[in-house]
Amino acid sequence: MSDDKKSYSQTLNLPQTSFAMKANLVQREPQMRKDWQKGNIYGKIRAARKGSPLYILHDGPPYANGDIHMGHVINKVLKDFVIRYKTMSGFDAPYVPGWDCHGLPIESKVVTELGEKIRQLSKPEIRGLCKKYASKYIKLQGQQFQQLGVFGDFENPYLTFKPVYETGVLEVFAELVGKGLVKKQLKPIHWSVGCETALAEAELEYKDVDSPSIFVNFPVAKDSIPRLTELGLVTAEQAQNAKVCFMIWTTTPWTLAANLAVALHPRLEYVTLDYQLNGRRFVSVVVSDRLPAVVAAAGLNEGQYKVSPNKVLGSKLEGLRYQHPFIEKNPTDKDAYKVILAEYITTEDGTGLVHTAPGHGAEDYMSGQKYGLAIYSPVKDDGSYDNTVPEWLRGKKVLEVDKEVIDHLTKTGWLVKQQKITHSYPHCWRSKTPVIFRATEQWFVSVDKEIPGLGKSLRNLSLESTKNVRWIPDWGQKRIEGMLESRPDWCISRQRSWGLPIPVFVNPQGEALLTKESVLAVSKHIAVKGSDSWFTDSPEQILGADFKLPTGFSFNELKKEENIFDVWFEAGCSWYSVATKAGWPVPVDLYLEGSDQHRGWFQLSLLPALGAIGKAPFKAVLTHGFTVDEKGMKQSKSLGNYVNAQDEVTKYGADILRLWVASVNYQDDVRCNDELIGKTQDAYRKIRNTLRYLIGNIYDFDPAKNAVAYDKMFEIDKWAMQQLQKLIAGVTKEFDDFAYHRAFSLLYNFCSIEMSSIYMDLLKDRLYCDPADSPSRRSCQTALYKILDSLTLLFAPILVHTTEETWAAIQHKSQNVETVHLAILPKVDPAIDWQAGEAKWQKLMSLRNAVLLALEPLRRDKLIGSNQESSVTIRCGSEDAAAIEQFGIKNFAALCIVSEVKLEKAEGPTQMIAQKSAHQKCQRCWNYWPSVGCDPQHPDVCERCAATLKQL
RNA sequence: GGGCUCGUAGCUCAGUUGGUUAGAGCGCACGCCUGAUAAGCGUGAGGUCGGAAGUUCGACUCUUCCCGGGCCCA
Repeated sequence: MSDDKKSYSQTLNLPQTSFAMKANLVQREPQMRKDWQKGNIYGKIRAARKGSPLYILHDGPPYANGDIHMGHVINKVLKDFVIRYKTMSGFDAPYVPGWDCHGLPIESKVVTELGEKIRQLSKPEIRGLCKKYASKYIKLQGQQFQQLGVFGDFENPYLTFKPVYETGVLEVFAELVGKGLVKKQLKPIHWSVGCETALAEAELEYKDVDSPSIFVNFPVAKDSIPRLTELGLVTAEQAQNAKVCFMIWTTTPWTLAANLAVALHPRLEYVTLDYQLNGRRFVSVVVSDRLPAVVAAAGLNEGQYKVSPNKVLGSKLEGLRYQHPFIEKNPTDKDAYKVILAEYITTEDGTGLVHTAPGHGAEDYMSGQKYGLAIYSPVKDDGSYDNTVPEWLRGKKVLEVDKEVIDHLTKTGWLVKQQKITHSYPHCWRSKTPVIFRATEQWFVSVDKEIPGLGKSLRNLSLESTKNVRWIPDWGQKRIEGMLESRPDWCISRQRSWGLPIPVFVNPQGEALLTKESVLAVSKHIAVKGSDSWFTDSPEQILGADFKLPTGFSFNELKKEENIFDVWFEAGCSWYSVATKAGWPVPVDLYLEGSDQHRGWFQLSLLPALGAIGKAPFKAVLTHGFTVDEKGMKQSKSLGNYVNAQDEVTKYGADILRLWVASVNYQDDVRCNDELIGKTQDAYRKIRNTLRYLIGNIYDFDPAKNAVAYDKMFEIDKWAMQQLQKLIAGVTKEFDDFAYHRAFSLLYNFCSIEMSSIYMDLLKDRLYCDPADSPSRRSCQTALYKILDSLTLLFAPILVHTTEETWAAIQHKSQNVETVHLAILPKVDPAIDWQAGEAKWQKLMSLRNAVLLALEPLRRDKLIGSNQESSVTIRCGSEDAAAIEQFGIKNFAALCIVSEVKLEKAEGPTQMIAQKSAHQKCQRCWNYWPSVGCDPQHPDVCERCAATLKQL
């Protein structure tokens, strides 16, 4: 008998497919990518979309250094979503990946690896090694990006060291030069005395050293004392009988020679301290909070000093003047020696009055800029004073004069106290000597200079332009505007080897040759010979013998400067070097990077573009957050919460990572660890099994021959079609909004709820048991086919490998294309009004839920196992009854997968009365139907099955 | 320290202009099925919406402060 039962399964239309349940992504994906490469699928996509409207996502170049990390994964996968969605929406959306190849990290790495050998190498030789290093990582990262399933022109990426790119940068630069936006100015930088070279932050090593720590009185200028009296800090008696001073504190006595100002905090309170020192009476201004420390430093005991009763905000003292303790007039700044205000002053140490030398400190420099002070730096390359300082300091090494300065101050009586302090001080990584901060000449792009003919500065233009850009999320606008409002002039010069040279020539008088024409002439030369030629060729060769030199310049006296561009300037010209040169319209449609790029690439692309063409380079800017660990904390290798991207790809496969990227809201920081990524596999399996069911159940369905018209479909099949339209509409909208996690939710919920839990479950009876070619089976197969087709296409931008596999498994494809990635996304069928029936369906589905709930007690009591074993009586009012009757009571039973539903009209709340069916079980379809046994030829099956069996 | 920003169940996400007992899927627990089977179905337990004040008849939604993250500066 059990054999008989089993034998019926041979009479069913069970699913048939070779589409495996187990994905085996790690094995399968690489083969698929090889096939794509062999078939030149990316090239075919480009060819197929040629002539269609362009959509340009311009790639921001990652740095060509190291393996890719999870941040790259998010970035590149999101870009790929955009490109693929636009491509499948019919746009011509090329993707040209790029790399940022120049710059310090690579040069440092190469220099470190070389060690002492570097002394024997020329600049072009070092640059050659840097290029080799960068090229290695371009190749590696390119492979890793493609391993994520990213499509793009990886054969022809844009590289910032390619001559064609470099000439683009120079052409943009020429425009800025032509508009007078490029200027030379002093700026303090870290300077290695040992190596006589500029150092970047990354080249500094901090070591603890002992430094002198001195408190010094700066006498207040006579004219300024009345103001202090007026403020109640100094009495008339004190003004008469004591030396009124500003007391400063410093750990670098040698920089006092370059002092130009004393900085106070605008919102801290200042007092005066009246005391005797070496027989002289002083009244010194200090910050109130540091009074105890100052009193202690001066060695004063209780009763030996007096404090002013009044306290005064620093802001009240702005502009007061003092005398330098050992310089009468500053040689470069006649307006020096005054009180300025600065926010960075703290009460951690010192006196709350900060000695300010704009030529010798970063903060000092900024204050200097703000107050129009000179950038005075009387120190030569070898670390010795120049001739502008007092005679007793001239020619001396600044790092060796602390004692002399202190002695001098002691002698003149301005020194309050000398101590030793141990603190961390920067040293040169190569010579291991302490570095100094020293102003040198640098090239700048002016942000506030009016552009001729426009009456506006780059800052004005940039702030206007942000309003016409779409920022995603919208607060990106506020963020970048805040940065643009406060940014200083852009220092574009670096004293390194690995980069694009700033094409400046100088004559023996030190005058610079930098004109639009000269830059363009250099650009032409570099286009042919590459930027190495700057170091090897003569000015005449570079400019061309026919170049018309301005008066005062001659080829045989011309020297080349050896500054290179800030790498941000190079990357900031990519809209021109890449987009414009490719013939794409600028502004391009989209820039898409991490939110750190508001300060970086977005801002530094905006400025050159506005300067050169007066337009922003982008129409829209989308940013994503950073990857953090499962607790939301920053990832770092040392903390052990670092997720290795390559490990994840090789462990789970690219489609899992892509699905994970699609599932999270990238606008916030993205939590990420192996476990969280691993959980995505659950969703993947659900999706894959949904596709597998769909494929397996249309094995004998040819839409051209077997499709049923929508009007003729079963109601529940229409429901499925309506749900599909809703899905298409929703997913399309979310894709349009770059809201991939919402699209993912819609798709995933569609698979789990509408499909798996409702439709695919209830369909089994019809699909398996009805005659293969029956209208009922063809009706639902029509829906299944359409759903499979649409799901495959909608998932294609995300699950690039899996959908290709699905597409291959579909016998009769809806579109005649070689790969799913050449197909067009489905659109909502205007003939299907998916909104009209929503209320009706909501009612039916909630009744279904009530039925399912009512079955649970029976199941718990072991009266039934499957739903089919039950019969449900629905006692309800006319409204519910009408809904069910209109749908068809048998259809409703099928919707709940119960064998029988009966209606009893009654007032009051709807009741579900479930019981075990009184009928026999059909051995073929497992329904408990009254008709079981009605056919003598097939006594153990129902009427439908008996009829079906006879057709076989 | 400053600018921008985030904080809803174990996880990933929804929560329209402030309005009835805060939702979904997954996970988990329990049960069912064994003709999608290393699948499928059902039921259930999980949240003082980061915290505290305030505005309001009413706040996850508005205001202020605090706590904890992130990015960029200093």
